[in-house]
Amino acid sequence: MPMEKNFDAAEAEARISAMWDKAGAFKAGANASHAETFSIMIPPPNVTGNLHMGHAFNNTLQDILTRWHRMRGFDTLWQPGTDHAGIATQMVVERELAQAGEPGRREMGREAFVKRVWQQKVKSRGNIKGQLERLGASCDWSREAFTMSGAPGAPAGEEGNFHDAVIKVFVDLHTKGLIYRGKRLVNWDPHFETAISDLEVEQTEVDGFMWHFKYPLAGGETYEYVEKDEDGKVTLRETRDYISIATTRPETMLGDGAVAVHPGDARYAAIVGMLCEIPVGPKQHRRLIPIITDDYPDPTFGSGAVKITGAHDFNDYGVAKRNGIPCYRLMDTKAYMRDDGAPYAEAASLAQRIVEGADFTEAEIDAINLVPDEYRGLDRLIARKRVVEAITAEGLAVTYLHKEIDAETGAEDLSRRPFVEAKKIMQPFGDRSKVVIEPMLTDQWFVDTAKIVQPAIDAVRDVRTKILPEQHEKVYFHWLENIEPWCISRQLWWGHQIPVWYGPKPTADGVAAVAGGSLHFCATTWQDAKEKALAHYQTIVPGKITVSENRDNREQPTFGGLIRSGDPSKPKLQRVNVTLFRDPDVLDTWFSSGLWPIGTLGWPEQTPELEKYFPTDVLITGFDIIFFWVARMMMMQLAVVDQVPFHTVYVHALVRDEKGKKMSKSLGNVLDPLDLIDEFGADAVRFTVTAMAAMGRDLKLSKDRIAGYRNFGTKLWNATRFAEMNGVFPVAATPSPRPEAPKATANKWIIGETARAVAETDAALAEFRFNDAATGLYAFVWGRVCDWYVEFAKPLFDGPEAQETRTTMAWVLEQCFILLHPIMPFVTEELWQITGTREKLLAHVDWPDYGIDLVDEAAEREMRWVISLIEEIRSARAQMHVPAGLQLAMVATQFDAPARAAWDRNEALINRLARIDSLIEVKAVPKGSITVAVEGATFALPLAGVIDVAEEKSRLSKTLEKIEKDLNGLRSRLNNPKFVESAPDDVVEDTRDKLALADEETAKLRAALRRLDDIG
RNA sequence: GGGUGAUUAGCUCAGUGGUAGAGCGCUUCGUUCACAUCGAAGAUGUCGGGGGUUCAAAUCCCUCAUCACCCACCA
Repeated sequence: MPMEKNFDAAEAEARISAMWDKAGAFKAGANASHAETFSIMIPPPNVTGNLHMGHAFNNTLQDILTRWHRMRGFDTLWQPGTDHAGIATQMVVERELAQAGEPGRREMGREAFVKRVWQQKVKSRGNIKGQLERLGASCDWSREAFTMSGAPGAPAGEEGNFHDAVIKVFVDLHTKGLIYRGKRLVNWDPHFETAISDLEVEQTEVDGFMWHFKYPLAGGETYEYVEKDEDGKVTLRETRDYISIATTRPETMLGDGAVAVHPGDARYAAIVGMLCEIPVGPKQHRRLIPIITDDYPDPTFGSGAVKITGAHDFNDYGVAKRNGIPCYRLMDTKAYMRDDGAPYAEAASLAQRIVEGADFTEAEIDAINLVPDEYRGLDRLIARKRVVEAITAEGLAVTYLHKEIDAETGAEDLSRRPFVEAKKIMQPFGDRSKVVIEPMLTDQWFVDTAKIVQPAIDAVRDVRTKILPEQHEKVYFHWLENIEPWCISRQLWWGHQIPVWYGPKPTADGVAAVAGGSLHFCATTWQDAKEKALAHYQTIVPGKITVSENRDNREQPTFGGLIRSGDPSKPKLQRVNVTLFRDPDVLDTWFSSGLWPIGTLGWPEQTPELEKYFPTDVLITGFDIIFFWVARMMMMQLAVVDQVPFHTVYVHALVRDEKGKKMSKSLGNVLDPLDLIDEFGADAVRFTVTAMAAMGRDLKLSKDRIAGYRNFGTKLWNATRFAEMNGVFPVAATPSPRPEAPKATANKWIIGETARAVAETDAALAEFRFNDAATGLYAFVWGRVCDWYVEFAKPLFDGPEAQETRTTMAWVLEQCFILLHPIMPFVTEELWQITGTREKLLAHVDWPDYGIDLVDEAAEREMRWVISLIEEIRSARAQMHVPAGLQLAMVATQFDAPARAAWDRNEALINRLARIDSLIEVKAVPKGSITVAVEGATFALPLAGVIDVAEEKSRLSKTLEKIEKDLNGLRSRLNNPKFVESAPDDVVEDTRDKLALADEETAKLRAALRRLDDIG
């Protein structure tokens, strides 16, 4: 059956995908012919997600490497899977609940909600897979992994032990003291009501204000305030009874614990140690706070004095910690001003006692609510506005003199106005919620990254892991060398629940039921936690504690028993019941995806796959998750199994729209890869991103470019169709054997060109130069095979070398299918299948390795000569407006032996492609002819009466001019003794050759011009 | 404030020391049998500015300009 005129991608891709799938073509180890392995882990897409262009790009590159290695006989694994993506998924499900008008998360309760998210996950499980299959990704789907597989509550079909791996790592790191719980200032997302890590915060510049307020000195004290300029000249001297403070967040003044100045700041030296009053809140309860010194304040900025609100600012927190200043939490989990019913007056007096030196525990300080009644329950921003209004009304805002001249009377009016600066401020936003992040003092779990970071740094320094392009190594090092503790607890429901159980701490006089539990037991199961707790309690209160099941929740065991308490001399037995409860928080998603390389291979079990495919070879990922994911995988794999997770990290850039804008839903410039695949076919989309994948550069995607590469597929299709029409296909043997000792130069030449293409493709892929591989193959297939070899074959098919030409063409085209297959798997597989009865899938055909022995240099030289002759004739004809269809007779006026031999061997080719019908040798150039000069020969096309002499003259002059320009350059270089002396020999040689050639040509052109003068 | 990258044909971009390339677009010509999603021919660049190193610079160094991104606590 003759081939269709075009490849029908829409029809064929699904069929081919199904064929690969049915054959199990991509299973780990499929087509392995030697023991060497190649493994690559997909960066797991979010389970709720859709494939976007970044995924299409990323997965195309992974697929190219995977297919290439599989064809080369490696034991290959491309591990697919998805990430549970805690915040993102919880957000999606909550939004869907809201849209459907169903009860929200909190109304549903945790168990029901998590069940609902699992349903969502199962529903969308096929989504990502289907999208990747449409792209042609050759993942081993039988091994599909999920970062929460095997977690409690997982439905049937979601078995697996990823959860076990995560829990085990948490427990192990905790046991080693690498994970700890602490009350620290963290980034708090008021929308999701959870802590997030530093990396999940985006700093954005917004318009804000800086207010300047007066904090009056306690007891009406005054001091001499002196300001000097750079030269030490006094610019201001006044008596003040206050200290001036600048702030962008007046609402946090309610939680101030101190005012800090720089120790070297002479302006304030006299008042350091004194108390000042926070100028807000009920007058009778105004709080006094100390003026302290710390290196943090910058004397040249603002007034040089900084209010210290340890619970709501990262810098202030540091100052507070260093100086023993209490941190008062002012807001609730939604970032509204605390409204808990506790009386303000009492809180203010407690705070005052702390200033006076009273000792309070952190928990006690945390319980103090210093928000006055009128601000309670307000949004941060509203509270800010009210505070500013109140202070201003009271006259405690710093003011400046404003001069106004009355237009009518000309009277000067001097008034004081509040000093408020409009200011660009960097404000933190949640990367998911997009709401303003509030620093909050909460209890969280942290990984002590400082203790596990060094191996991750060393591994890249020692090149056990190579990061490409190299510029990213610097970024990697910089981040790791300045690493902060990693907050891994999230107050969410969708995720791995933290394997820690809390229990109250028994004291000598019984059990102190401390809120939150003051003892914690970290264990992989509640049973283990129970044992640990029991053992611990028994040490403290020997022999008196027993354990009993908790009827309400067996996973929260209750301990009961008689405890000796009271005065040891008169002991009293007291009955107590203690219930262990599990930490409700879940782990940061990246904690589990950080274990992706080993987790997907079955760790902690020592599976054969773990043995074989770990460490993996390559990780291909975007630069945006180097910190989130790459660095953490490095740290965690090294900490857990003491090996690097991958040998090479290839970091690719961003896919942007054609204007260079980042694709985003809000801009509406998102190109959906599936739409593009529908329109142009997967191969075209793949080839496009591959051709644009220059290392480290963003790529701007335009449809024109994709259409161009779609045409490339069509071109290959039609070259094959031509071959088929000429009896080249179908072939009997598969793959087609390489023709032995062909006679036609064109056949020898294309075999060499093919060998070069193989070598270049291999070299490019080995160095991750995907764009070079793609553009090199494009140039080979279109520029050499289609443009020239197919054209050469036409006359050869009518000649004595017809059979060897068929053999050669079958071989060459099959090599094209093979070489292009990693980039364009569908069209090549289809061509492979329809051009013969194939035993193997193209996806499993052996990748060639010919070396350059197949290159026949003489044939190469000869074909270059033939091609340049044809081009010269065509060019001359076109410029002289010779009708394209007109067959011409040609004369040779000069013809050396090698040129003559080349002509003789390729006469049929040249005649056909240049539309020449005869060649005779003459001594004299016929009148009215155009000249064609090539190496070793000069030809003329007699066109008396047809050509315009003036036009031919100008054509020749133009050509001559160009060559002479080159010639001069070459000559001056060779005339420079230093050049001949210093330049490498081959460069000098090359230059000499070029000069000789140019000399020859100019001579011929000059001669031709002279002849035109004669007749003209 | 620190860091990284970019600046090459009308557009989008390749090009790590030997006198500039591709795709798209543009101009002219061409449908007899692989392909009009095509073919043939053609035009277009002091490689951001300035300086330096070198026999030789788009390429290496310095500097300036513009743009982009990343990191960072200036109240």
